[in-house]
Amino acid sequence: MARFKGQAAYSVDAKGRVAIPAKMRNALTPEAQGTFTLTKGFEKCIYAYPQDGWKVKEDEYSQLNVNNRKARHLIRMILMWAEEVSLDGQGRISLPRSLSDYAGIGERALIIGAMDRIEIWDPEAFEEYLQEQTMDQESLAEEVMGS
Amino acid sequence: MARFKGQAAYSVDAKGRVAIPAKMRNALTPEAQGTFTLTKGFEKCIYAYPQDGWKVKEDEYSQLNVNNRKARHLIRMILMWAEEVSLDGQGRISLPRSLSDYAGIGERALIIGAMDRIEIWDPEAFEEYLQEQTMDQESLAEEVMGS
DNA sequence: GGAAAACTCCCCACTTTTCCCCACTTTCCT
DNA sequence: AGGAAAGTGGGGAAAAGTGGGGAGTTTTCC
Repeated sequence: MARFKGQAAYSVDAKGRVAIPAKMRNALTPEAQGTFTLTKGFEKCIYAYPQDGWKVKEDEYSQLNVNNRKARHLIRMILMWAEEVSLDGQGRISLPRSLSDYAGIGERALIIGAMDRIEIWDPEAFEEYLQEQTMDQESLAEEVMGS
Repeated sequence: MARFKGQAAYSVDAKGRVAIPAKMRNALTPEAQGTFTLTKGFEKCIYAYPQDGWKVKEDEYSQLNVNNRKARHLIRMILMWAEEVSLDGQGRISLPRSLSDYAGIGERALIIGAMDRIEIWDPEAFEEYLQEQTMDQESLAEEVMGS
């Protein structure tokens, strides 16, 4: 499965299209077939999962019990924002209005590789996000990963 | 089996027809033969199962114990509202009055992909539903899916 | 029992959106 | 410096969405 890293800012054209950095495109496995599933991020951004990675997520959700109220709600919340998009001949995807509105994306978008997914941020929203994070990288690593 | 995702609002015409989003139509397996079984949702909406998916549901219900009063009642409640509909040449289905009344659907309908089924909501009813749900997505995911 | 009303199921026609392709500019690499 | 790859912008064909007519069937009501 693809592992994404790096970051770059790209322009969003009048038709709502953004280029996916060539480095990340090249990291895609053939199984992804140049296709991503976009969803609302937990933060104010868009998550883009390559098709093969999304498949795994989806399989997890499909095992939830439909007779459980909370499970039904979770599935709705996740899937209603999910949208499948493919790279066009120029290596771009087009962002659905609903998602770019949610993420506050305007003329430019910041694209960040984050392991099994790509994140698409409004550059300013990302700045704000950084400000809010008070803990330094070292203590964070210790808290999250320290045994 | 088909996996549905995404959401879109469509108009309901004077004849009670709604378009099914092309993305969802394309997700249908040939086995579904462009046919859905509609039934009352657990929430104030209509559930639409593709024919092949409905078959599986039916099998589940048929395995319930007929000697159990509550099981008999559940089966009645589900089946009495079930109605089979097919896509017309323009990719639409027509909503039976009884179901659209139940869901409170008027001029417009919100169509949501939810895994093995499609849900059809009145846009305002869906808004109300969202208001009622207090838990945020992150804690919900943690509770339902475990760490 | 029969006429009127309602509902289905095909059509066809029009509008809007999407997507595919081509062309130009900029950046990167040797 | 020159060529190739990456990024940006826009035009046009095709598909999707919307609305309505009209034949045939069923339901309703007197």
